[in-house]
Amino acid sequence: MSVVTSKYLTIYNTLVEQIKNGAIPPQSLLPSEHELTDQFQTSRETIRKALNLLSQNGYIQKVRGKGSIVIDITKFDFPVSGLVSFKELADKMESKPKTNVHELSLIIKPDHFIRQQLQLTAKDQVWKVIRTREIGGNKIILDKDFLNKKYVPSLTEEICENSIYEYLENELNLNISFAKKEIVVEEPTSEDRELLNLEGFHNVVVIKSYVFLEDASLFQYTESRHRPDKFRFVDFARRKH
Amino acid sequence: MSVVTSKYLTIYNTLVEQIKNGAIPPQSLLPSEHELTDQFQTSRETIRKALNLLSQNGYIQKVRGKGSIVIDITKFDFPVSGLVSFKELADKMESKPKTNVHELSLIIKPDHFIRQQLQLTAKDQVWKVIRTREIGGNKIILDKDFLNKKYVPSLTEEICENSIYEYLENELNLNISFAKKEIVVEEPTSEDRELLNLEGFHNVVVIKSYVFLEDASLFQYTESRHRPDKFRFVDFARRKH
DNA sequence: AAGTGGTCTAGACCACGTG
DNA sequence: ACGTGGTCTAGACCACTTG
Repeated sequence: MSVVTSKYLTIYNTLVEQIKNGAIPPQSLLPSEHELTDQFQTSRETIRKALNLLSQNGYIQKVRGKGSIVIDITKFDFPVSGLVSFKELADKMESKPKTNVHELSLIIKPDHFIRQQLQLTAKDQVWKVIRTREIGGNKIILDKDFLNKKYVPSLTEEICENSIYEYLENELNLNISFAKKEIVVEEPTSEDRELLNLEGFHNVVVIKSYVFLEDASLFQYTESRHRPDKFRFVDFARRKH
Repeated sequence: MSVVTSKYLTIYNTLVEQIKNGAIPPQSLLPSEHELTDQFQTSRETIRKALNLLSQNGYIQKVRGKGSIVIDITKFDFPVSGLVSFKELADKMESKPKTNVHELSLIIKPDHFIRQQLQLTAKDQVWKVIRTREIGGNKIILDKDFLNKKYVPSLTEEICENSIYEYLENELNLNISFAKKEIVVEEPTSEDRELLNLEGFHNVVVIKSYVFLEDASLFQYTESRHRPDKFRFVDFARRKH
């Protein structure tokens, strides 16, 4: 946890700030890479690292022979990319979020589905956590988590009521590095109907996540089942050429 | 359109091939950057460009002080990232896809919603295209496209029946460079009920896309409205640290 | 201590767009 | 012809992991 950061990241953050506050207006060109090299007293490759980050995150569009065009982000009220999280939802609705733990158990013999999803060996045991997320008195998300016990020796109801991730990262020093997600729409199960306030909705949006640790080992499978009216996903896709 | 490609891309493609066919097995370490520098007779920065691409596309996980771990992709039958396209859907169902053009019109005075979505000036005109996509006799996708006429002088029903994108790229030399997408679930409109075979489904998945050209100008807004059972989206998210 | 990836440099040549 | 971004090089030092 150091405060120091790399040179290209500080340049990136500086430019993001200037784009966000309008100092560099939309549709205009950024200074050329050569000029930025002078401005920031650094090498061109370092500038290019910063600009590539800007491009990947949707702030600029690089055009060969022309320059880097600032994309008009003001027209988009939504975040750059990703699932709109439970916390953001709660903030927007100005309501205190609440988490209910319905089940916390250690599965000694996981069934075929879970064994397959988590790529388990015969003797691996699995934590099963079932929680609902509540906003404004409505249970709108059902989270079903399955965690390989190999990486998580113990788990309590209190941890589940707060944030499992914080516990993993701060207490166990497990670092989540990436996840693969699949989004589909399904019919509600009887479990969905029982635990969620579906209020007449006939579908749920299901986000299936496979979560990996820093060493690329798969340790968690999660199904996050959302009431469809509270679901929103944002994607930013650069075209492959 | 040259066949030549950059050195780091050929290295990337070589490594992807070796990972896919198992020559470099999952969970194993890639040769170190130094070794790869020798193998491919190039500089380390070039190797690193190739490895960064592998990392971004979910093939490896780089760990400082340790090496690059090959991620087990065989366990995922789904593509690396993105919306599962109409064409892929049709292929999977072994069915001929069909496109029906329901409306093709030039809007002289766009309404407020479209003016806002496309950031139009007072005199901009807009092409409106409404199409359905049909697989196995079922109309499962309703596409509503709005294109700024400034960039697309003419448009015919025949073009819309095939691919508008191919027309734009091959005939008009317009290059689509990136898109921002938003995914939400909505109640079907009367238009959805009329044009799609909803078969009792009570929701539609709506993908709202803002499509930009190479020079970062916004030229198209599209709503792609899917029957929920035929919708699937895959995301690969590297964790920001 | 040795090996790994992360950052950074100061050059070089090339491909592309504009005047 | 000139300026732009795209690629590539041969070094250097640092931070981290492992023996």
